[in-house]
Amino acid sequence: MGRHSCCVKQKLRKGLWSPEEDEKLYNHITRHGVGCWSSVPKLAGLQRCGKSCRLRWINYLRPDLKRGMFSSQEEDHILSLHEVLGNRWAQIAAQLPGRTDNEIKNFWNSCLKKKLLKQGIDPTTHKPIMIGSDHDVDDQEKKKNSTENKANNFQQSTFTAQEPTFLLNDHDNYSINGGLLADANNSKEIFLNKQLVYDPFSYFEFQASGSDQSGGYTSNNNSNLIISQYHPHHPSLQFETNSNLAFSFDQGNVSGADFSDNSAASRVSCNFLLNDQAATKESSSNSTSNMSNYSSTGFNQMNNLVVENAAFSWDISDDQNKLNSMFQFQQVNGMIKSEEMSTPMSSSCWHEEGGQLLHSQNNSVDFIGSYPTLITSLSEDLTEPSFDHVFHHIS
DNA sequence: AATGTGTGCAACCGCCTGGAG
DNA sequence: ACTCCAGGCGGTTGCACACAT
Repeated sequence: MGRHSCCVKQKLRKGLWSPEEDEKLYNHITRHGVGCWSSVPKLAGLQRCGKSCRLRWINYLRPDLKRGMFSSQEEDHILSLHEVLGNRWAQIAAQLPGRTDNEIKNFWNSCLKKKLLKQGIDPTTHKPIMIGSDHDVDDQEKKKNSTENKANNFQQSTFTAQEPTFLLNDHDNYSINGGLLADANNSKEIFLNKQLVYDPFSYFEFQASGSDQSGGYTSNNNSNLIISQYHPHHPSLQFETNSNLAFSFDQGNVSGADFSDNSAASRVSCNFLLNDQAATKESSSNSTSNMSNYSSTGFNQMNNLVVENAAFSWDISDDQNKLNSMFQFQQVNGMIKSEEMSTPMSSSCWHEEGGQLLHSQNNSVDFIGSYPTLITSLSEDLTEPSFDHVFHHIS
């Protein structure tokens, strides 16, 4: 026998609310506010438990509730949010003014789920449901061949395969960004970072020390670029470091790509500025990444992160150093790889050698070619809206 | 008209979390 | 450190209604 509910224990009323009960609850809340829900029934003269009152108020009586059908915009929004958040109805409802989690949950279960299934889309993954027809097999074979062709471009690759735990979402609500970490021993990490973009309270600030950046991403042996994330809803995700070089972005300009599917025609664009130490001082406050505030006094990089067809490139240009290099990230055989394609005047490349990722200086005038590197994911927690992907290498 | 079936929605149930004592 | 309790959440249930047979 299961636990008795509070209503059973206290012999309270259950079931549908009568208009009289609604009136009592509404009058009480509008006059006195909510306060403590457990005391509301008594004060309002209701034979209900506090939980029941709370639910009735939130889902039905609250004056700011939007009634009626969901608009097509709301429907699209719910689909988008569900793709990112899953069945986190309360979080979804928080993005839809006037709608309750219960309402959205019901709408999803009764309409949207069926609609997606009709379209051949898995409502859980939001990806096409694969059916084992000949046609589908052909398509998969093509994808496989395409993947292998990509892999062949990485002729110097000797890395060992790992399970692809790396996942980037191709929805606009996610952003992806990356950077370089390096300690005093010049041990470096490149990270990719993912976060929900639409959350107005969440943003990142990346910082690093060192004033001698030239070529590549950073070539300063003492550079120390670390991440700070500010997210009041997820305080555990906050971390800050001693660093100086700012690396921040405007949330409205970033989104993500899905590497879990080679055929995904996902696309992302991301613009951000790298600034030198002097500029960073101006931007070290917790401002919301207004890029125009980031003046540059020496080193200034405009980066474009572009994702298309499950690959993205990362352009770095530096007017003063005549640097223009591009990183490409692709999923190949279930792994995410990066390569740097440097134009003349570029001075640094990442490459993989003997199972380790190496950074080398390169002054070749010609196009360098590709230097495959393996990105591994250190951690991913899909239950959290943000996580990091890091690969280590030594230069 | 009676009965069966499907659907949408309001409400409940049980679990989890965080704060107070 | 522990217990208790309120509030929040997602999953589930059950009722009312519409429609089909």
